[in-house]
Amino acid sequence: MSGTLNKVMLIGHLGDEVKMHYFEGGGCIGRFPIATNETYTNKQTGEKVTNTDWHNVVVRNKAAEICEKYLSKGDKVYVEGRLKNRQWQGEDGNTRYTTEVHVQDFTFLTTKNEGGASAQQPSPNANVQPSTSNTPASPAAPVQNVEEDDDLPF
Amino acid sequence: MSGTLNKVMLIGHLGDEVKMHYFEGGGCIGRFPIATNETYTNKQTGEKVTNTDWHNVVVRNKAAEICEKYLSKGDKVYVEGRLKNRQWQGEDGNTRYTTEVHVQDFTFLTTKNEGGASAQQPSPNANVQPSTSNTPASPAAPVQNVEEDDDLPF
Amino acid sequence: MSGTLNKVMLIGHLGDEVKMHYFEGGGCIGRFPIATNETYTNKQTGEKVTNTDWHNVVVRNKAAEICEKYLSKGDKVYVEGRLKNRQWQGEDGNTRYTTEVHVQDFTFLTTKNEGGASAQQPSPNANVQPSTSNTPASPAAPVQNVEEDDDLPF
Amino acid sequence: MSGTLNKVMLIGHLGDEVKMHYFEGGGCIGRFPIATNETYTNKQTGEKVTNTDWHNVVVRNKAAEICEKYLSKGDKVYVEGRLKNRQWQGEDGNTRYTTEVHVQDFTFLTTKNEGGASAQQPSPNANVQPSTSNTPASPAAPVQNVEEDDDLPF
DNA sequence: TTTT
DNA sequence: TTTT
Repeated sequence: MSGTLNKVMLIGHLGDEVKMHYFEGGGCIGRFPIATNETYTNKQTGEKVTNTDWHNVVVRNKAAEICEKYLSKGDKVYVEGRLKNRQWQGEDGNTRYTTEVHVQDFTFLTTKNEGGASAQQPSPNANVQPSTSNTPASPAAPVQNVEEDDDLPF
Repeated sequence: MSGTLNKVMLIGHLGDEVKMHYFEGGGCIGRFPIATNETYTNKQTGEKVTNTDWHNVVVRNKAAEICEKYLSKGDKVYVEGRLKNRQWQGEDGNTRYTTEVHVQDFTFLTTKNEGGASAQQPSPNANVQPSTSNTPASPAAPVQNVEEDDDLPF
Repeated sequence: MSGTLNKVMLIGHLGDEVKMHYFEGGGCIGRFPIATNETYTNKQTGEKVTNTDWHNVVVRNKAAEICEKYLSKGDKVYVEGRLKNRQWQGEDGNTRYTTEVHVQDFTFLTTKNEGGASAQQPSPNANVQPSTSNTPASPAAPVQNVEEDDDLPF
Repeated sequence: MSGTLNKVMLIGHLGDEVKMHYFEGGGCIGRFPIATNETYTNKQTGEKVTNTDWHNVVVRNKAAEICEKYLSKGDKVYVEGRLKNRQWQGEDGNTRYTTEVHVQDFTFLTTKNEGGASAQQPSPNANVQPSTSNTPASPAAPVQNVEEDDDLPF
């Protein structure tokens, strides 16, 4: 049960390539950083300040594969998902915490001039028709709004 | 194709009961109005103004049934979806346009004291595990975040 | 008072130029349509369907001027605001209703190759520092996230 | 600069009281944790899993004071803001990172039976009329949607 | 037509 | 550390 809401929406640029991890069961996960900027003028000094925030984005399964295929460093994306706290053991034995954005939906905002003939096939929109995200169709397209279709236990 | 985003998020009160319509194919649709308020002080006159906006909310299939079961006039909900323009013929033969919010996700914010013994069974969260929304499970629970699982052609 | 939420977020393309209206008091309003697309595959026929929704976007005052200056037909924008129902009298004397998106925040997603030397001056981000939106500064820049700073009584 | 978006929206319960910190300049900051829940059924085992995510919420100045006054442990709130990474030195000398949600807007979702006679005075809605957030008015009311009006350099 |  |  719940009655709660946990939603993040980002538009930003990839700070690095999508790093994939594959699991035995067939699942996979992709990770990449997104930068967002905020600019304001310091009231005291009058100088303009630009601040960059980095977000750890996590995508799974089919969505991860699509991201890996169509996104690279510097690209602009819209990403929607939920905040998740992950804890891990530091080398010093202490517990560390990382906040990640687990993607539920995304849209590419950079138009890539795909070398191949791939770009003509539009994408399924998983929000509208989640069931199609289980079909083998159109992994080759510059897909948007593809929602995660599986839920690995991690 | 896309690269676009169409998202609405509302927290408000139902102005009326959920009206259901059932289709031959087995699908159904529920409609209800949600009111949101905005209050501000008129700068010229200094008087406080309250403004109410009414939103035509549309839910489908399983989600519609859950809404009908657990929501009634006056209840508070969080609703997330997309804006959709529907055109219809007025009695005078002119085309009219209505903007609707087609629900993709929702959460009840009013705790209903359910008369029966129904409320103990927690709900599937369709955002996390959309596939479960096809199971027969737990239509009896005060469900939240149930996403539409079907897409009727209207 | 309230406890309600009324939020719309759109990424889409302008279907027309920004139309400005100026008021005696010095205020102004800009209007433009934004198109969002949804693509899905009809389950029965297997054919791909693309649906376009048009949204009536309304911006005020400084934000309107910035939009007029930097946006034109075909440009892509992110727009955030609230849904507002406006009623007006049709030529037949009947009351008509229009739903508008009243902008509170926006970001340009198309990079315009501005003819002039204007683009180097970053924009105030009204969310972060609303007070700066009252300064005369930088109307010449490809501004983003500029929030409305005035509230005309209509 | 920008063309980016950094937005978080949460509905959840406070896990603790609002902790205030006051600065010499007259500014202040409030911090509190919000819990959001996600429930899903593990596909392999069929067991229902509930997951809680904790979010570090940060509010400033007038908004902080209002939160402190009207929110307490267990209360439900809607909170909207931006993700911010803060780094700090651990006791071991290593740099640690914390992700915070810096609030821009909020709405109380728990109705508090205020002991006193304070609750009749409606709140300014800073989204609609940010300028009023600089007035001395109505800190005593169960205020919602109050946006930050100052920007301390930290 | 809701709510505070 | 919250809530149902």
